[in-house]
Amino acid sequence: MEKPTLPKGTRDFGPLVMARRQYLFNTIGQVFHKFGFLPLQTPAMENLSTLTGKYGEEGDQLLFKILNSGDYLKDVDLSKLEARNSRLVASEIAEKGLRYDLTVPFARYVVMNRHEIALPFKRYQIQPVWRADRPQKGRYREFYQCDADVVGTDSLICEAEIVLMIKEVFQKLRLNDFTLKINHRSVLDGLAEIVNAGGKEADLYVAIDKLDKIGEEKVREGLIQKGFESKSLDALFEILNTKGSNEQKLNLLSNKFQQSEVGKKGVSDLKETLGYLKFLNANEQHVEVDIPLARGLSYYTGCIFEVKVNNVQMGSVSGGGRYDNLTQAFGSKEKLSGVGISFGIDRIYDCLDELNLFPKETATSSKVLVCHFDEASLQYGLNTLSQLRSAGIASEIYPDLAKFKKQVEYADKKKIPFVIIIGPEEVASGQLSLKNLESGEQSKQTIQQIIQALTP
RNA sequence: GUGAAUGUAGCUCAGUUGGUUAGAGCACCAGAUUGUGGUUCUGGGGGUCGUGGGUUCGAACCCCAUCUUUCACCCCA
Repeated sequence: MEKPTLPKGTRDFGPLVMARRQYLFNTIGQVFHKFGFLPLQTPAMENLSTLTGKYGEEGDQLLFKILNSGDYLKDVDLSKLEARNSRLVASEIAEKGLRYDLTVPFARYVVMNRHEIALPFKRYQIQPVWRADRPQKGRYREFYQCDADVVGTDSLICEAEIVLMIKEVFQKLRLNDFTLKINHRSVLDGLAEIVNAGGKEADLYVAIDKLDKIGEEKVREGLIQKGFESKSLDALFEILNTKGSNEQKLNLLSNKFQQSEVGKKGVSDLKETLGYLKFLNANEQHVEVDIPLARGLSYYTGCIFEVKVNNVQMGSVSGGGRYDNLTQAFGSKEKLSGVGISFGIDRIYDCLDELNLFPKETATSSKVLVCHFDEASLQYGLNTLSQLRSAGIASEIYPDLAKFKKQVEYADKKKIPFVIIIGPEEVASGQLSLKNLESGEQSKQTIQQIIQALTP
């Protein structure tokens, strides 16, 4: 008999972990709801045609594909099989795949249900996604995303509200040391004009995104290798290395972008977004304009966000941005702009765990265990149990006739704070023994008194 | 996809230059204690040393392959 194992990069979530994960899901879901977002769920699997081509070449390779049912090799072109090129064969034997993120299925949903959706449409979605990546710290093959997106409006109020939601979620989780980085694709495009990127924008963005991680020297090296001129890079790094307040950075950018229409647009969008924060009675605490911030997903076109928890060795815990043409990829004639945010709950979990920030209460189970000594008191206990539950008290009974010691040990292990002890004495008098396992206190009370004592 | 490390009891780990029957702590079970848990004491169960092959008189230890987990790169939450 082989020992069972889990597929690489997947995990079970036991009761303790689940209690904590629920706490995260609930916290995030409540914030989304408060900002007017309503829940949506979509299938774990999508047609492969829905998924491919949306995440760039790299993303396509990370898609989990699902083998067709039945004799899936039967009709495959023999020449393709003989070529032994799995890519050629893949499209013929797999027409479904596991979702890679929640944004693309959302866009698909919007296009399919356009007739009954009131714009702007705000939805949130908390579901697992799958990536055929190689697992490492903070990276799993199955993980949950908590997304909130709004489509059908260009208003930058949405961007400002995303900033507010991020701030509120982390505040509620008592994760106070974080940085919400914000940038704009048009700012990056402006930079590309300055260095004459001409077609190599993607290389440029990927390279400068790593600035704070590997330093200016390495980034320069990388860019020169990609064919950028060393001279043009000086102007670039002068901008990228700007320190100071958000206002100072944005002013410098407007200065540098006097010749760049697209650059100006990026700066004004960022200014407007930050301006809305004031009207919403919020401030720029934790918010940092981060000029090198690029983010990988190729579909972003406007503001982009990323959240980093400070003093923890962990990639970004949240990210998002505005996309202009996602629904166009599904044949929508109308141009629907959208903006969204995604919280990576598995990473947030790891951060909270590392920083010891989970509230203690997330561990509790039943409030009380009914213990007994013989057949008669067990039977009596069942009636007691039913009364406790009618009163809304989470309770359980030890289901076997067992030594009292064993029953209390069970309560102890499950961190059940109270036991009710029922023996012949209690059955006769109706005065049950209630014991507080934490303090050791014990007293005789009627069931009504106990219910009153245990009702919060 | 590229590169590296790791794997011994349920968990954390010892295990000498290759040499008798592979150990400890914690956890688990039982008893001390037949109506009182957490503490203590006593005893007990539990290992194909990741898997498969090879070298050797002899392998947990050396070699090869494979899988797992972890870390870095690429990319990403």
